[in-house]
Parts: sequence; C-alpha cells; structure tokens
Amino acid sequence: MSNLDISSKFLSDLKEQRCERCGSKFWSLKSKETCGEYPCEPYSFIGSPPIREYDLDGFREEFLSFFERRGHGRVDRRPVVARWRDDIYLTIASIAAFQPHVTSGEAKPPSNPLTISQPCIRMVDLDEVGKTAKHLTSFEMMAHHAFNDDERVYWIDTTVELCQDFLTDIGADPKDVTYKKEVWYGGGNAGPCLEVVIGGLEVATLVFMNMMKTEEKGIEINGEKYAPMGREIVDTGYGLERFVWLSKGDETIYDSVHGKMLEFLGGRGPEFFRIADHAKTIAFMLGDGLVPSNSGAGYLGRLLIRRALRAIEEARVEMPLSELVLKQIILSKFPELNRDKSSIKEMLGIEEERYNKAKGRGKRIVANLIKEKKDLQKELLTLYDTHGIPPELVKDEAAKAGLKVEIPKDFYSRLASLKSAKTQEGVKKEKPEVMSEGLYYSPVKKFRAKVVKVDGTKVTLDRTAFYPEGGGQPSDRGWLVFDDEKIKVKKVLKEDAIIHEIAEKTELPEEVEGIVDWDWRMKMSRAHTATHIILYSCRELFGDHVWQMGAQKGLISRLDISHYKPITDDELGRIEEKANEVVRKNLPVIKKWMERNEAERRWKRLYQGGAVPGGTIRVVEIEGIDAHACAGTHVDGTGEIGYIKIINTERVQDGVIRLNFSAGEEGVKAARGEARILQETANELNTQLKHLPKTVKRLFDEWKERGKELEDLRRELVGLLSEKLIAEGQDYKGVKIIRYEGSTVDLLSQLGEELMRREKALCVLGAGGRLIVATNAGVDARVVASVGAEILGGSAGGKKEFAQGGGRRGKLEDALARCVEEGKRLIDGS
RNA sequence: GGGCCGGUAGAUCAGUUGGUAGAUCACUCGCUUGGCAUGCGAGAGGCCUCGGGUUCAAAUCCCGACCGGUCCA
Repeated sequence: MSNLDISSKFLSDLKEQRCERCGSKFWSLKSKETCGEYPCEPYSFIGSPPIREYDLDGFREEFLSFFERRGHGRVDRRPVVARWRDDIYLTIASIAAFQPHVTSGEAKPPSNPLTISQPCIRMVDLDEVGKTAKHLTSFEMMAHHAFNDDERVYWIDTTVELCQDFLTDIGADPKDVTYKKEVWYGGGNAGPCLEVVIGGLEVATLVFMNMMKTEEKGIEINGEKYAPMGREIVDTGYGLERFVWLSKGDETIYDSVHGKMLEFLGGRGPEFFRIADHAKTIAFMLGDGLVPSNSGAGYLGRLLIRRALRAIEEARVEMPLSELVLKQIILSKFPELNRDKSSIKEMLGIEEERYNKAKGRGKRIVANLIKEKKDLQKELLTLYDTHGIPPELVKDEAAKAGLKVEIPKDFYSRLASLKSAKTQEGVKKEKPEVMSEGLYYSPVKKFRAKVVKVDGTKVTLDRTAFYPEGGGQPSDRGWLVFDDEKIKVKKVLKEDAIIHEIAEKTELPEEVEGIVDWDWRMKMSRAHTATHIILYSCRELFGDHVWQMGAQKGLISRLDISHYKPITDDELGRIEEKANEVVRKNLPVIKKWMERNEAERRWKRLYQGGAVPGGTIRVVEIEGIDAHACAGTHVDGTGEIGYIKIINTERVQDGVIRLNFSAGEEGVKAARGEARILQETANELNTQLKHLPKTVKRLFDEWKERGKELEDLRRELVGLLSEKLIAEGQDYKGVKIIRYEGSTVDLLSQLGEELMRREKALCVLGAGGRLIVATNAGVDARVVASVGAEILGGSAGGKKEFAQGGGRRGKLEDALARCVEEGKRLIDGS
C-alpha cells in the first residue's frame, strides 16, 4: 500500500464510488453519481439546512466539548500572527500552531490527542471575497489532532469514525455525508486526505500526514518530492464558519457569519460582505499585535486595511474603519482582542488618514500626467507599482478630463509577473547541532580544553566557554594560552561546531587554556538584559502591540520595536526612566531550560527574537516582568547593568522604530559624550550651556537678517555703480565698453543685469578667479568669456547675452583685458 | 527581506544640455464695496534635507547618510 492510499474499516462499510463529473474517488452510504461537492453538485443546503442551527460561539463549543468528551485535551488558540515561525507571517491552519517543532517530533504536543479552534487568516482568496458566496479571509479552523509517535494514539479509522459521530451528533443524516479522496500537501508535509462534503459544501478535511519533503527519491506531488517521515499525524480541519452557514442555509456565508455586522452596516451585497469580512480579519490582526507597515507582516495588514477602505467608499458607508473594526471585536467575543483597543483605534485612524493622503497625491500625479499629455494607458503599471495608485482611480480621473483609459483584464497578473521575475531564492537554513560542549552559560572565565581541529586560523575545541555569535549578540573575545604563548581569539562562530577565530596561524598543542575577556562579556550581558528591559518599558508605555522586531547588541546596542508612530523626546525620556527604575530594583534574572510546550503555556510573549529551534528552549525571565526564549548571556540581577542610556530613535520602516542605547559604563560614556558635544558647542559660541538653544536661535535669525541686509546693500550698490561705470565707460562703435573688477560674483551678476537695462553695452566684470560677460550689443558673450577663462586656466559658458567663466590660474586683470579686446574684435566683425 | 519613486517658500509643485531660484494657493498690507463673496495692486516668506566628490561654476551630475512615499514576498 502506498503512502497515498487510504484504507479504513469504517470506509469499507460505505460504498466506494467514482464521481462521474470530476473522476475522484469517494465513499458514501448511499450510491451517488457525483462526489457531492460543488460544482459537481449544486449547494443543496441553501434553504434546507441538513443540521441543527448554530451560531459561531454555539458551534465552536459544541465541537470542542464533543472532542473533549472523547478524550481530547482542549488547547488555547494561538495568535494569528505566527511569530514562532520563520516561514509564514500568518497562521493559515490549525496545524500551523504545531509546526514545525511538534510535527517534526522535536517538541511534545501540549496534549495528545488534542482539540483546538484556531483563528486563521488566508490572503490567497482576497479577490474572491464578496464575489462568491463562500470566501473569507479569516476563519476558525476547528480540529482534532493526534500525533502518533512511540505511543500510538489513533489513525485513519478512529479519525473518520469520530468525524462521522460528530456529524451525526449535530443532526446530520449519515447518508448525506460523502468522503472524497484527495492528496494533501503543505508546510513541507504531505499525505492522503478525505474531504468531508455535506449538501455540496466541503465542511472538513481529514489529513493523514505521513510524508515530508525530501531532496532524494520520493513520490512527486505538485513538483516536489516527498518521502515517508516515519511519523503519522492526524491533521483535521473543520471550518467553523462553513458549518454555521450549513446550519442556517442562508444564501451566502456572509449572511450566516456576519449577519449582525451587515445589520450594523445597513446593507447587503459584495461591498458590504467585503467590509464585514475585512473588518473582522483586521480586528484579529491588530488584536494580536500586528502593526501596519510598508513591509513584512505589517504590509499584509495595510493591504487589507486599504481594501477595506475602498469597499467602504464603494458601499458609501459613512463610518470610520476603526468603528467597524471595534464593532467586529465586540461581536467576535474574543476578550484578548480588546486589550489594546485605544492603540487599534489610533492605528486605524492613522492608516485611514494615510490612505486619503495617498489618494489625494494619486489624483494630483494623474492630473499632472494628463496636463503633460502622457499616455496614461502605458503608465498604469508604473503608477500602481511606484505610487500605489490603483488603475480604477486613473480611469476615473481620466474620464473627468474626457480621456478614456482601459484597465487590462490581466492587470494584476501582469503586475505579479513583473515581480516574480525578480524574486530571489529562499534563505537556506542553518542551525546544526553543537558538537562542542558549551560552557558559556556558566560563569566560566578560564577553562582547559582539547584541541579537536585546526584549520588555518579556525580552531575547534572539545569544550568552550566562549559565547558564539548569535541572537543579535556579538561573540566573546579572549585568548588561547599554551606554553609561553597567548593568542588572541577575535571571533567565535557557531557553524558545524563552535569555531574560534584566532589572530594568527600557529601550531597548537593538544591542550590549551581558554581565557574569556570577561570585561567584554559583561558589557554584552548588560546590553542583552537591558534590551529585554527596554522592550518591557516600551510595552508598558505604548501597549500590547509592541514586539521586538530585531536587535543587535554591542557597545551601542539597538532594539527595533513595533509601534505605529514616532517616539517623542518626552516618551524617550519616560522609556529611559522606566528602564532605569527596573535596573534600580535589582530584579533577579532567571535562566532555565524548559520544554517548549510548557514554556509556551506559561508565557504568551516568548518569541520576541523570532523563531527559536528545538523542543527544549532556554527561557530568560526577569522576575516579575517578562520572559523570552533567548540564547544570549545575561547578568544575574538587573542592578548589575548600572545604567541604561537611550541615545536616540529612528524609524526603520513604517511601524518599526529603532531605539539605540548603551548600557553600564558604555551608557555613562554615551551620556558624557553628548554632554561634551553640547559643552563644546556652548564654548564655541561663548555662552553657557543653559543658554545654548536661545543663543543658537538668535544667531541663526541674525544670520538670515544679515543675508537680507546684504541683498539690500547690493541693490543700492548696483544702482550707484552702474551710473558710475556708464559714465566712465568708453564708447566703441556705439557700444559702451565697461570693465570692472569687483568683490563677489553675486554683485557682478546683478550689476551686469542692471547695466543691460540701461545701456547698449559690453560688460566685462571680474571677481576672484571668475568673470562675467554681459552684453546686448549683438556679440556672443560666451565667446568673449571663453577667451578670458582660457587665460585663467578654465572655461566658460552660459547664455548668449550672459556668460560666466573662471579658472584657477593667471591674472584676472589680464583676462579682463583680453575679453575687452575680443569683444571689440567681434563688434568689428558684426 | 527585495524593488521602484521622491525630498525646492506655510501647502502643492515647476526648474531646460550645470550658468542670476520660480509659479499657484495660503499669508500681510493697500485699493475697490454700504458690508460680504469677489476684483485689482504691492509685499513678506528659501542653509534648494544633510555630508562628501566632479567642475571656473552644482537645486541640477556622481557617491554616501538621513527623512518620506509605494509595491511585492
């Protein structure tokens, strides 16, 4: 039997049949011509529901308690933002909550078997929402999972029986149920599956995961190869919303699921369906701490928000998006979504404002293009790609100007192909096992170790107290000591093993002594613990949407947090104060290894630094504050940090703010450095530190005032000079020849201008290494200026009536004389 | 994480092959009117984001930083 076959005692009691329409294999109690699923068969449940009527909360509880009674442990939902994964942004299925660590066998499941109702978000069908009767961007996937390892829980038989029992339990006629065989794959796993169909609607999928992706020989599914993984996992998915729809028999799933919301919106139809759907998905995203952004997971949030705003416009609903999202939060009855309500409201307000601005900007850009008579048709793609202007808007604006623009049917797919050509290969995975024994989590400053391997300057030891680079923490430094030698360890990396990079190539004895640069280590440890503290301070101040988005420790460290607006100077001060308060309390910092699922149960905000490998994870807890999954080195009490100085903040992306800071003596140094710069500035201006801002403002104002005065004076001088120069200038064949050496080019150009207004003249003006030729006598000023500039060792150019030039050598006086000569020659010739 | 745009007056934007920084709206003052909408005239308002380079000369060209917009995964 192949890994893709299904056999079950339960199914053998049913009739095995083949669909006349689509050809797929299926089982059911009674004989049927088709597999029963739409479009082979129409939705027969509409108007005549085949099960008892339920609402969302009622059905969810019915499901979970049914499986609880059948020995399944009930497990809390995970957030829709999949922070424990580095391959997906959003939770797209219930099994995603247990991938990859539980499915791979590394970590124990929180319960086995278990049942869960997991809110999921899928963006793939975004365009279908509202257009069809059944597509949603967010839904709850209810499931019963069994992980068959050393002990066998259950496999195909029990799964199908449980399913059938449950369906009967909620009032379905067993004869109405068909099980259709398919092949399932996703998230690196694959296996056969049964689609459970009632009334034409697929309400559940029972997946029997028994294979995983492989590079070697295997069965090919959708272009990828899969081989048996030696573990069997029951992965079921029951669509909560679909069951509720089935139970009500409404025309669309939106009527059944979003009835109250549609009432609140006061309308029905594709736009209203879309608003209801998107508002709920946004509620889950933001409620689970996603901050809208121009990149990363946050972009998916913004995308949905913009779609929702467009739908609101189309439906002419006169309500701000934030109100609709908050309404969905209330209707969904998930209390945890409510926690950061004021931030959610504010974020949506900001996003709405941003959208309106972008729209206004879009209109102006299109208007400009129309004015320039550009081919809008050709610009559609660029306009959307670089400015985010939807083609519909271009069409509307063009229509207002009486122009016709056609939106190509394949617009979005063309855009996609434009992109996919550029997408790069995925990042390769690292994380091999550590071969050397790591001593770096104990306070070991000196150790003896055997030399295992030397490859140039790369040394591997059987044990080491050097912390290897990782988790945003730079590696330890130190020395290897043997005989009479002491060699510097520059860097330590974790590759196959822990590699020590030493300063020079050398012969090493069998055994060496390692000395860790403890001063450096302590600096890094202080910085690392400080990072955790600052993150906590930010969350306390701003709210639950604050997560760590990245960090790098060093003498100057940085912490990136998710937050939707810039941090003010005042807030920065408060973060710093709060962080130092934690330092002063000298709270214990507890590090311990824990089973992943136990740690996850205990702390909800473990994964700040991103996905963490392994079934056992290291947890760093600052007592009474917070705990993170973290592999870095830390101080034992927050008091050891001494002092935290936040240097500044910067915006990394929309929704991500970077805080630069220093800890301990480095913090003091940073603070003193700032003070010194200020003091030097004050000294330079000959003022006291406290008067610095006032003085700088006064000086800057004065400087501007001086500029204006200078301009006035120049104007007066130009008036006087031009009179004088005209009087003194010599006449040459009806052209006044004026030659003058002045102080600045600015003055001379104005002077030239003025003289042109007053006289028919040839003006040759010079200042420093530069000269200006202005004339209205019909000769080319550029030629005249070039001749002069040549003498100065440079060149000249400009307009026919007004040229400039200059150089670095030679005498200005000679150049001017030569210009006059050349000017006269040209006048002769004209 | 990657790509594409942009940064000039309070706002929106022009700025020709490098050669004297502009328009429109808003603002201030004056005139027009019984008053308002308006109309006419004048004026004020610019480290052209910052730093470096090329050049006789950079808002303009090159490199870098900072800030902003936008699309995709």
